Amino acid sequence: MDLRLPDQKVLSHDVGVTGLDVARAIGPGLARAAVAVKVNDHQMDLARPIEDGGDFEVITLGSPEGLHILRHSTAHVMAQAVLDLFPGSTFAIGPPIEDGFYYDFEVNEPFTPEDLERIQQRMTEIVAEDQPFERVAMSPEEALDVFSDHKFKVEIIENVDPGEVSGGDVVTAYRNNGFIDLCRGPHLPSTGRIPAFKVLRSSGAYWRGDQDREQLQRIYGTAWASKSDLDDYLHRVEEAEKRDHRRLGTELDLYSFPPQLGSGLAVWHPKGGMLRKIVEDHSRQLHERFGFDFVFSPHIGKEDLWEASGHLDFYAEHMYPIMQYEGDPGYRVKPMNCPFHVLIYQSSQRSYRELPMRLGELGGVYRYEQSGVIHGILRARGFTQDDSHTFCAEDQIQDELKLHLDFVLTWLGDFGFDDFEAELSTRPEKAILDEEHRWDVAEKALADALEAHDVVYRVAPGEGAFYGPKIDIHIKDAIGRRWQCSTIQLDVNTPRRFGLEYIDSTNSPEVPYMIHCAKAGSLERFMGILVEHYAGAFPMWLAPVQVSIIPVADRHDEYADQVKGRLRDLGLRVEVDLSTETVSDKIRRALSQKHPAVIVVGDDDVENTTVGLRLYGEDRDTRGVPLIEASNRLAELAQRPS
RNA sequence: GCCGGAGUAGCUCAGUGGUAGAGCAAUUCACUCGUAAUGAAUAGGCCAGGGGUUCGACUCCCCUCUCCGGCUCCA
Repeated sequence: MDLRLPDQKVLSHDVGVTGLDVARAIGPGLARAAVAVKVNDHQMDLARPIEDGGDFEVITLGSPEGLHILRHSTAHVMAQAVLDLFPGSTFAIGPPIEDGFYYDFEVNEPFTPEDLERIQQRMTEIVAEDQPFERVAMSPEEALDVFSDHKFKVEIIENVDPGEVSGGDVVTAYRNNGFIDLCRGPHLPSTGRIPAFKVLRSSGAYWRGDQDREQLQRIYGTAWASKSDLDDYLHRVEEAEKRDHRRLGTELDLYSFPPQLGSGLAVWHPKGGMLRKIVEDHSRQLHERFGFDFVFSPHIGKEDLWEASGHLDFYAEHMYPIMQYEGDPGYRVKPMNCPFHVLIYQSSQRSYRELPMRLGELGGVYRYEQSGVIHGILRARGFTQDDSHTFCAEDQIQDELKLHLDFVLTWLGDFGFDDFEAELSTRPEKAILDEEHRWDVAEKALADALEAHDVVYRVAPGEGAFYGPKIDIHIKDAIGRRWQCSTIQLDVNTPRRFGLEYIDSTNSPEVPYMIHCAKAGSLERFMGILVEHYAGAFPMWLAPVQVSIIPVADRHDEYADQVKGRLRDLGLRVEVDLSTETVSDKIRRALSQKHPAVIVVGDDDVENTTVGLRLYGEDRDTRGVPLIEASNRLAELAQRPS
């Protein structure tokens, strides 16, 4: 039997394909199975038969699909190790995920760090034993018998959809040595084909993701096609952790979280404050350009307002408690700005001629987030939304949504975010049913806007807000966690709820549509991700300090001050390092603060009115640059993107 | 909120029951220096907070707070 690769090159036993591999690959009902073929002496690949013929498709172990198989197999080995080491424990599910896999277990005691080392050790032994993975097909009844001691497996089998299983109502499992686990496969031919893996960490996780059900112990691990790939991955993670916005916030002196303030509450230091001012200025400038009006609203509002808005019904536990004097209606700190903007709309009778009415505000809001979810400034209890609410007529929705999406894309582009994920979330089950027509209009309009801007998006069915469908944009942080930032929500409910109306061209009242839009989302979250995105080395227009000037000796201080004056006149943010350290040391400090430009001035420069100029990322300076040329060049580099 | 881990100087971290340590940062002095750490000295601590065990607790136990990693949640 030969194995033929897609390029028709014939592989046979004499290049390392074993009889077992071939049998496993072509056995009846094994179309999904992978087999290993040795393509050359150095590379072990996977192949699987193309169903209707004798040809084989090669899956490189390092390819996405190969890694998926590898990690799935490693997850089985992990479960095997845990069941070996912790008798009486049982296991739930263990899928591959991005960069690794996890497996959930129910055990008597949560895993300790020492337990994880033992598990790693036991897995290493199982890999060394090179146990073959054997595919087993059985009926659901047989499966219930085989897995009778494992309640989560029983639950899975009982809920299995026969149509999902190849070959009809058959449950498949994979067995190696005495260990057997439900699995659709495919798997590696044997445990010995796992080149490199590592047990990473454990944590709690709810069975089926439901916090009312059992809390299991999840162990995360990773597996790679080679030891060096594993090392590279671990190195990447280590490097990414250095970009953590909490760490850089301290190192660059941007913000802090004083314990005296309370969890989830930050203070912004002068450098962070400058960054924030720049971001806010840019926000205001773009709002103005896109035709938004600025409004302002207070941080608190009467209890009644939050009852009218529906927030107290649905989200009271996320709102700070009532503040109340005796005989007083009581006030709440705002968790969002919408009701205030609605009140502005309501402040007078509106005509269709006033629409669309776009109201924007950088509104500080406070939400009592659960203690376990707070994460630096990415998930805080006090934050600022670059919020806006647009009121418009039905026939204006299309144009308005396109404008809002254009705004969002411009905003993201200006900050260098081109790697984001867009989602269109459609009506949830709890959607108000008598608004059927408005939901239809709204969902189509959002999709049309995305398509008009050629934005690739994913539909998230049922993920919309209770008041309307939405577009969300997620951006990844340094270690790949996704955070929701921009959002455009088409509200089909609130205007009716508040009795909003306008007089249309036929002199009859009509209910407007309302578009909620946040371009950054939370400014704090956005800036946190911005810090991670640039690893603190901001482009010049964003850098709190754009230029640091280093006099070689203190006799150059006066000239340094002249240079500073000239740069400041051009609008640049400049610092002179007057410390008595060596030039090298001052350079090091400027670079570790990631200042975009460093200017060194010494005797030659004083004499010739020049500077030494070094931009962040360059190894050396350019000496003797005429001051005028250097300052003009820096001013140009500091230009805003749009 | 749940599961686990952690909290020692501004920062990064040593310190396993017997007088609280280092490096960096800070301050002072000397050095006046041309591209990633000049030298010396000084100062800096309710060892997160509270309770307990003990002759004695940073260390062991309990509670609370905060942070970290996940889970759940995010109008």
